[in-house]
Amino acid sequence: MRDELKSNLRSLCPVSISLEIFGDRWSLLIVRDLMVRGYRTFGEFQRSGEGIATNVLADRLRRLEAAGLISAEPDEADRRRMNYRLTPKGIDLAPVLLDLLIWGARHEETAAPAAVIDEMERHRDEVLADVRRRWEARDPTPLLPPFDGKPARRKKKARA
Amino acid sequence: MRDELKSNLRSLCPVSISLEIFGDRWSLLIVRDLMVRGYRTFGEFQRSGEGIATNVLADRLRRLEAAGLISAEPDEADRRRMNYRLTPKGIDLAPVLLDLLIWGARHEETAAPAAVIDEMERHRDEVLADVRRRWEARDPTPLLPPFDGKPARRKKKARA
DNA sequence: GAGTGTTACTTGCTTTTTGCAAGTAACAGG
DNA sequence: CCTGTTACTTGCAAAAAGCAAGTAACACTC
Repeated sequence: MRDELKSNLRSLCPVSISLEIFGDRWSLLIVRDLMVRGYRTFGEFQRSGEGIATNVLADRLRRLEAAGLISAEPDEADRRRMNYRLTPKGIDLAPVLLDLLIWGARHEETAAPAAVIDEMERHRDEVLADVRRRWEARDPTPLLPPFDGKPARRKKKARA
Repeated sequence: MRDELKSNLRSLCPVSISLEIFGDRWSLLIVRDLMVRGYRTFGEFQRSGEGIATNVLADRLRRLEAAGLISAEPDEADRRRMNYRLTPKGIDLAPVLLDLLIWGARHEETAAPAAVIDEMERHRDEVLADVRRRWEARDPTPLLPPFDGKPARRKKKARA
């Protein structure tokens, strides 16, 4: 972490510091896309279902790179395209993501089938090892089908 | 989760839904205080080191309660005081918190001694079982010493 | 039981962050 | 060259966060 950030630290508690880096609604979704969906480009993140604004996406990519969680390099074949990738520090977030996935699936109504979650919970270590293997191999095949099924269209407020 | 929130969901991905509930800089710090420090009151959260503003704290407590992660009831002995407590849904966040702790301690400069973290990582299941046992027993003894040591005093920007 | 201190908030205001719509520079493909 | 893509930026409005002060309800002391 750079000095600029360091000087603004709230405390030295690891949880607090972690949250200062990716404690927002979007950062971990980008990490999720990189980790389990095999996404790598700006456009893919943008179209990944939750509807992040392009300026916020650009900002998050900058921050994640500054914090050393992702790396960015221009595509060899197509020079317009940037390829983002998790760093070792970034892939180490796999346990956090997995726990988040399990918690959400257990306690909220989601599109994740209970059977799949049970399976992942039972074989936690294998799942994590698999995630890491895929990352090392640069395997872009999605690990999980996107649990999307975006609901109709959210509105600010239901009209009277 | 209540209908109001439900209607604003970005997607049905469990990770996304989890982040909508506690994906911000403060919510999980409150959970941490409840889970490992044995804090229960507004004042304790407020003084817990990171300097949350009172209006934001009040808001987060409301949201966490609305989401079913914590419960609130007035203290028997002192009727001014509210006692907050994790619900079963809230204590189920223990794995997330633990992974966050481990990640932060591994990858950032924190006040957590490496030896303690190694120990926790090695005995992950025991630590989680212990957390749950303490929660069930309503044991308010801190599980960990606050990894605080708040750095001097953060400034907006270093002056010229 | 009057006075003082606590506790858990709220209120009002400023600053920062987010969200949204549009625009643009660099490149690719035909 | 012309058109479409990709990865952004810009400008502005709305929402959220931060800050300082205030307050209602209770507790504690004398």
